[in-house]
Amino acid sequence: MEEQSEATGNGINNVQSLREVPIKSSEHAQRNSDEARQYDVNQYERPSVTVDVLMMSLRQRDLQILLIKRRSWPYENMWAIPGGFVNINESLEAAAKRELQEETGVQDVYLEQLYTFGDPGRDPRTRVITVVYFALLDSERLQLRAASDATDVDWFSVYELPQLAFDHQEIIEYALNRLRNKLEYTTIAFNLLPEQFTLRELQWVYEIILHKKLDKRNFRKKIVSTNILEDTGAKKMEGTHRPARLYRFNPAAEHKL
Amino acid sequence: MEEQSEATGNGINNVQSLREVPIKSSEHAQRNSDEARQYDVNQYERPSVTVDVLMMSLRQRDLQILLIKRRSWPYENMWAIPGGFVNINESLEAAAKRELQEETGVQDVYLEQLYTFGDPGRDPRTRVITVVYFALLDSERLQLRAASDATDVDWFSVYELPQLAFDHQEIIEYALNRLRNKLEYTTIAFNLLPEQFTLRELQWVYEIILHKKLDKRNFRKKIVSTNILEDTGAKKMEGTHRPARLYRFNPAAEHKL
DNA sequence: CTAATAGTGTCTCTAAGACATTATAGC
DNA sequence: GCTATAATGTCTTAGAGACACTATTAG
Repeated sequence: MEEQSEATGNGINNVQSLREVPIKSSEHAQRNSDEARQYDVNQYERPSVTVDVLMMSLRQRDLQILLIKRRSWPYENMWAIPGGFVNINESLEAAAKRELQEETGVQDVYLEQLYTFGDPGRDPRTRVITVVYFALLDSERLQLRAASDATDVDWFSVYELPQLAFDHQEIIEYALNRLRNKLEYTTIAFNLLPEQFTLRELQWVYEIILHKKLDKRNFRKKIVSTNILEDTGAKKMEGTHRPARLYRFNPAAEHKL
Repeated sequence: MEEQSEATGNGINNVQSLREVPIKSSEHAQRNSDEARQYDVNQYERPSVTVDVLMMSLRQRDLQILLIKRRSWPYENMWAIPGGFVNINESLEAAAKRELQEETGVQDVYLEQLYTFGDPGRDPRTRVITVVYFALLDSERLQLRAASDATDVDWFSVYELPQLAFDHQEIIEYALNRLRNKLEYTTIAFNLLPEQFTLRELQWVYEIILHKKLDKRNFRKKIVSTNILEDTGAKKMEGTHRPARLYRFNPAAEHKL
């Protein structure tokens, strides 16, 4: 919808690499259209392409994202969305999965392409076009490797972000919008919960992301009416009160909210 | 160990470092992780980046798109979505507008980034990542330069497409989905109509894109209730029947459907 | 006066939202 | 029996969809 500018940034390449860009003769033939002729690839510099991955999870009853601290110019000491170059034989999604694996060690999580940010000048070093993905991680699996001792990688509440490098603030806002919209008409929320969960926990997901309180009875009525939940029969006992039923998401009932 | 290299080294930083890798010796020393070595930008080929623009318009009471005929390998003689390389100092949106201008001569039309397609192998010549935009053109303005004598540029119904090059079939399906969805909750449809139009014409836009008949009374009731239309006072007389009121879109009333 | 399309209102059904009480556990 | 949270139903209102007749023009 709206055009945003680019983002990611992480660093990128240097001038040197630009000069070194190899030219494949096969590309010679490349033309995507008549116009392509005008832009013979051999005489053009190529932008760098990176994939950034916004990893989101519910932690401490808050919507948090993983950021890394930059250690050098530009935006030294500011926080940034993790990302890296796309390998020449790697799909964009594969690059995103690689990032995810490197940062969190998790696999098989929800991953969606968000938007491509490519304004010239978003990175002062060189032209970088970034394809941004976002991932939804359930906090339970994440716990496993929660304790990173790295001081330059950390989780932040989307509601209390530090100063961000490049146009990463804008990217996060864009992602939050996407997430909020999809929450309303898809079953995306379940990706933030472990396999079994209570209705209260599900409601928290919605409340935290939409950033507003929801009515308990209306919420449950709506969710139950869709038949996307399966009662596991188990209950979650915690605290000094009535235990809550544990449910499981039933993807078979691919019902749209 | 592993933990450390993943969380710290690889992850982020090194990703970052990748981007920065080259040149600053200080950084070099700082991050010398395995990954950094692997992704030293200097030894990596860069993908080509193109912007393709799917130009859509209502013509002959049909939803049509502009395609160009390829004249050489690969996909010789097949039809493709127009596109071209992104100039090194040009934003993605600017590149899309340039394409649009080159192909149709129109400016100031609705333009939206659709998705980025980048699977290796989608183009047999080299790695090409394409950022796809779609544009909505109102047929009236388009008439002006409707008569292109180029035999390799033509409009096609999205419902009767020729054989398409690359993954362009998939791209068109993706765009059609996006358009259909947005039709329901935005005022995007007005971009396909000239400044003044009748309610029947507006209904055609919906019917053609959604590919189904709508109820006349319900449709009008809904549109009118949003207050996004302004009666121009003028009427459109054509044929031997009661003339229809001409309306104009009132963007001030940014009402969501 | 005929042909062709514009324009209009009611009823039903479903979904969203407001709202308060009882149930069950630990201690 | 006290505290804390789980679980549950009704009413009102708004919007979606089904549905048929009158109005206005050219010829």
